[in-house]
Amino acid sequence: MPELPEVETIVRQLNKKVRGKTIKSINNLDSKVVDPKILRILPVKIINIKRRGKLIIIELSNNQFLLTHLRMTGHFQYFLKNNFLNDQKFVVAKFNFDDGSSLTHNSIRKFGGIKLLDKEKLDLEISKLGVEPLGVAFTLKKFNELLLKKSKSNIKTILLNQSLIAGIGNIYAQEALYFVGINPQKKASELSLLKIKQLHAEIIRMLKFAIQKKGSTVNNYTNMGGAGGYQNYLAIYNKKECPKKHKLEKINLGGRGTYFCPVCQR
DNA sequence: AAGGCAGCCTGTAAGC
DNA sequence: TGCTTACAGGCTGCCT
Repeated sequence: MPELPEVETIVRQLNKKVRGKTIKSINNLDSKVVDPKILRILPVKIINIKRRGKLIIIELSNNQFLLTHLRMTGHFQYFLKNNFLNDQKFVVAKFNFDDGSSLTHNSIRKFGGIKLLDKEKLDLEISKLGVEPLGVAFTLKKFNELLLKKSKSNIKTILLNQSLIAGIGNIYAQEALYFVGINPQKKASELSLLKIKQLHAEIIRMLKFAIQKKGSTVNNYTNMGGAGGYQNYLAIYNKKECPKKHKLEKINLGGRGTYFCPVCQR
C-alpha cells in the first residue's frame, strides 16, 4: 500500500507523463470516488504535481487543485494515444488529454479518491499534516519534541500518526523499528536518547533508500512504470521470522497488524 | 482530552 | 469442492 516512497515515486512519474497536458474530457467517472465537479471545469491544464505526506496534489490552470489520496489500493496508469487497454478493472475515472493520451485512476477498495479544491481548502487539508520526514524541519530536536508530546503512546502508533509525521505507514513504521531494535509497544517515554537518535536516522535512511528503489510492491500497489523494488529489502513485514531466524510475533497496534521480533526488539 | 474502534470496500486466503 | 468467514489497510468520526 502506498506510503511516502510509493507516493513520491508516483508523483515523479506523473510529472514526467502528464504535466503540461490539458484534460479535455473524463469518462468512467465514479462520483463516489472522484469529485464530479471536475467535469464542470474542463478543459483544464495540469500545471504541476506535488506530494505532501501521502497526498498527491495536482495543480490546475484555473487555480484549483485535485487532491488525491490513494489509501490502500488507489492507482494511476498512463496510456499513450491509441494504446488504451479496455479490459482494465476498477477504473474510477479516465482522464483524456489533448494529445490523445489518457490517465486512469483505478481503485479496488474505493477508500481513497480525488477531490477538487481551491487554494484555501487545500491549505486547510495540508495544515492537518505533521512534519515531512525528508524535509529540513525533521530534525532530531523536532523528533524529540514530538515524542515528548506523546510520551504515553506507544512508539509505533506515534510513527503512524499523520498529524505528527506525514508519510510513514504501517510497513515502514514496523521496518524502521526492527532495524533499530525497538519493540513497537514501547512507550515514547521509555526510549533512550540513543535509541531516539538511531530511529530518527533510520526513518530518513529507509525512506530515501525506498524512493531510490521506487517503493515497495506489496499486494496491490504498483507504481506507474510497474513494480517497485524495496519489497526485496523488507525484514519483517508479513514474514514468519526475522533475518536472524527468530520467530516473529504479530500483534495489533493502532488498529493494524504489527510484526516484531521479541529477541531483536526490546 | 485523548485513546479506542467501527465503518468504509473488496480481493484473497483460510476454514468448514 | 464450494461456500462462508476473516482479514488486510489509512483515515474519519463517533464514543467513552
